[in-house]
Amino acid sequence: MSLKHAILVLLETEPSSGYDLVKHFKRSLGYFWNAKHQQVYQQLKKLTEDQWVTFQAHSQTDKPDKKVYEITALGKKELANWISQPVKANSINDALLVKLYGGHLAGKENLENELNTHIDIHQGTLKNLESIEQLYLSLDDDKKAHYLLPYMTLRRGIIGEKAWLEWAEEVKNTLKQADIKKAD
Amino acid sequence: MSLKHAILVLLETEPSSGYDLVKHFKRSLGYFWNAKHQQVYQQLKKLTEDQWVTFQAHSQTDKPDKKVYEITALGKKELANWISQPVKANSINDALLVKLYGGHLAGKENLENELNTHIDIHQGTLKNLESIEQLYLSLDDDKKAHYLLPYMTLRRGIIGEKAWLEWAEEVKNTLKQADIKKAD
DNA sequence: GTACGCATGTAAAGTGTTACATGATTCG
DNA sequence: CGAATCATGTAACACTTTACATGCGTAC
Repeated sequence: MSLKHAILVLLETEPSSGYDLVKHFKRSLGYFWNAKHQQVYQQLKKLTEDQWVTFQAHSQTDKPDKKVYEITALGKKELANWISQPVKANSINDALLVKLYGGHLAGKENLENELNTHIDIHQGTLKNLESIEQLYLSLDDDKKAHYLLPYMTLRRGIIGEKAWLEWAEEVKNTLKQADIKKAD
Repeated sequence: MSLKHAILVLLETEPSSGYDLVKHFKRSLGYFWNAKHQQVYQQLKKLTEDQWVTFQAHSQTDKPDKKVYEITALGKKELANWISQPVKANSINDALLVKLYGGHLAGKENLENELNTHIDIHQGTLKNLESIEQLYLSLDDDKKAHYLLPYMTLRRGIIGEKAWLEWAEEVKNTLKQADIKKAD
């Protein structure tokens, strides 16, 4: 329902190429909205058809040519409209939890290994987010005010990751003491 | 990648109709894997084609007839295989955060209203999860051991919702003091 | 010389949502 | 009399992932 709108939000701040957008998704926005490069290019095509964005081709000599997209008046209208509507509560689809739920089929060791792998990933993400937070906190007050809302989304990431890791520790300790028989 | 496998996990425990599965998704599993009834029926059709499940029609007089699905040997093999593979880390797509990120377009009041709506929803979910936890904790030790892994997934929900609410309070307080101008 | 960054895309398959469709029974 | 529960599905559309595809420049 809204990679299109996520792209519009980014383009509203500054015109960008598809590649720039992908980078942006990988960094800031990507912590709460994932998109592969293919999908970004697909949606840019559709956004162009909708006339919510336009682009200008920039030819470059030392690098590949690129298309720089910017939001149109129609796009701004659509974005304002989307922003004024309530968004639906987020729905979660977490395969790791399905696996844990059916963990008696996996066996204790398999579960523990898998959990450890995910703990590493989440710890890495948390460190990364915390280093971005340090950058934010070192800004002067003007800039801090300017980036306040994106910072709030960063806080969501940090609080969320900490909670995830807290939960994972609980599961690890529980598994240690538990007797999980591998069924069938 | 895996509504099919979530269904197999449920069918591995007991044969069920599509309707039963939907109920199951709405209750326990649904807190970390969402599925509408249409999708469950679609996937049951595909699972049948794959020969991972079979069904028997049960005609009932006072209620509509139903099809009771059960997992096949082939399905069990597939499930065991899926469970032994590592799952990918979960990717988040959260429209509320996109909106907050672009919140200067929405205006402070709009953001606050939206946040309050979501706080209500998350508080409701948390209460619900905590009441299920109370049920679990009142079981005798045998049953507790039996439902240990599903309980761990419930804990994920509880810890996750608490963290969400903690974050939301932080955002509320921050917004209260902040000066968000509605741009354009 | 190989890996990484820059830069763009198409095609097909898989997954999920929305709209449409039916119809009986039970509880308040 | 209306709403909820039981019970199943089709069709169209929207969104996401995976695989395939190209090619130059720069740094190690």
